[in-house]
Amino acid sequence: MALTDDAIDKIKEMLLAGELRPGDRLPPEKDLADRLGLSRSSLREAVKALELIRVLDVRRGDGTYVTTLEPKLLNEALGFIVELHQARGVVELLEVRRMLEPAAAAQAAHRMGPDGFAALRASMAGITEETSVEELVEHDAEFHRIIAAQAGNSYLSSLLEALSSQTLRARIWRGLTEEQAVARTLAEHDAIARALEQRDTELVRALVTVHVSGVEAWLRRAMEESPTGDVDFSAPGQRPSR
Amino acid sequence: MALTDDAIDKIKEMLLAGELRPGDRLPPEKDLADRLGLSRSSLREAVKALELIRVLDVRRGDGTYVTTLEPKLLNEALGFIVELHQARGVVELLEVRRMLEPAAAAQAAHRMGPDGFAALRASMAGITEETSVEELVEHDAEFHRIIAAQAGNSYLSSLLEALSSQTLRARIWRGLTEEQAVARTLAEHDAIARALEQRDTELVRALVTVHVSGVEAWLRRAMEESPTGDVDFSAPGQRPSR
DNA sequence: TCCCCAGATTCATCCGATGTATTAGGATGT
DNA sequence: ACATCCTAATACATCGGATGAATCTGGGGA
Repeated sequence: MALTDDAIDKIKEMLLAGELRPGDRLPPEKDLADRLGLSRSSLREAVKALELIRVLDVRRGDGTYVTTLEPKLLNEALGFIVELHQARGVVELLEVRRMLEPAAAAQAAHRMGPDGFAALRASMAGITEETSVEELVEHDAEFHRIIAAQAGNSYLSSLLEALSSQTLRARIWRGLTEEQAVARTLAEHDAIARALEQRDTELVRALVTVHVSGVEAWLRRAMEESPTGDVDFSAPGQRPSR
Repeated sequence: MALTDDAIDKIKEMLLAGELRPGDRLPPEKDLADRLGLSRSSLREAVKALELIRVLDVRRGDGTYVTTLEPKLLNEALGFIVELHQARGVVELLEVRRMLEPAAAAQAAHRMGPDGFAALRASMAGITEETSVEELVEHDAEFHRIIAAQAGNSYLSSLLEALSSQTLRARIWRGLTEEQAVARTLAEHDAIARALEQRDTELVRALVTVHVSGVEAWLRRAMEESPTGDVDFSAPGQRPSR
């Protein structure tokens, strides 16, 4: 294949060369197609592909623009991809997360300000062992999101966000509630928050490592129980009985 | 926008639901377009987008297939995206790398076998201070690739590979040679290899941290020198005179 | 000055035709 | 029986034009 892919490359090169900058508007489909020497149909395929990975932003009736290319956008693109892979390599992905999350938290321990502490505490308010699974999942995501954000590295946040998608979180929490491990997990969150407030970097790193490893261990166990060696991800609403 | 994006979602859902499995062949464009209720043109845009992120593999004259969805493929998709971001957030991306690389190396210290040691030594053979920049770049990439591979986590390897693209490596080495820091860098490689052979996990972790941090520090300095606060990535063949 | 509307611009979607690569299977020759 | 070549069917690649819908722009009216 050539034409459409050439177009993708050319647009990419225009971006790398600075010929197109974030926020810039591309020429109309017709003009750009002529300039790149292909038909509108083919060009549209190229644009669509670049739109999926959040490089271009197409606004109907207006025009096509280069996105800001902010790290946050990488997240969406990445999330989409990772989600498709998660049904296969969950454990490996979690292994990566176990490397990043403690490092991110440790960094947050340095950089975190009063607003960060407040946000963290706020996310924990009202969450108890009786909270519904949906809310637990949301809280958990928010808790880790806040810490990652406080590490002050947007790419890091995006990566961590992508690495543990909502669907995976949901599955895990569902499993945890069945094992009555919610209390322990919430206690761990509390301990992490305290350590952050005391800026005890090493303790933060250790606590987060334990926390994430705990999830990883649970998942490994859950997968071994499943005869196919593969946890069922297609029906997040149910789990094989234990 | 709706139709084409709906198509992307539907295909994605078919994948997540297991309706489509890796290696499967999709119905012909015509049929699938009918089934999803849109025109061939629109469907093709969706397929093209999914092809860019290596989810689908289109073979002209044959058909469209679901890829293996192996981690390695995530790499290509990721590399493409990261490359576009690198002109902006180099430092942040390197920060992430500094978190992952030591952890990966430490894990490799456990899992590495004789073949790994051999490969590592082979990659270092014949590399001296006199080696050309191109070869140095290639050696450097290979050195880190081997270690990452020995960590036994494909997603991790892919991520690390994507995080420091060839163009970035090239720029850094070019800078290093001008600063006569090649010898030190090669010595660090040697030390890392030794520590791995002795399975001294903590030493490995420390050495790699120092190694990667050195690069990061150099890059920070180089960027401060540049008045725009941005290193020139558009012309990898030259650097602003120091 | 403010509001509303028509026209221009731009993307969205579809259709049908033509070109080209690949594959499968039959015809052929040994 | 087997290997080889050729052809037809299949499937993607690309094009150009037509129609529709969303958005923006600028002029006209209150």
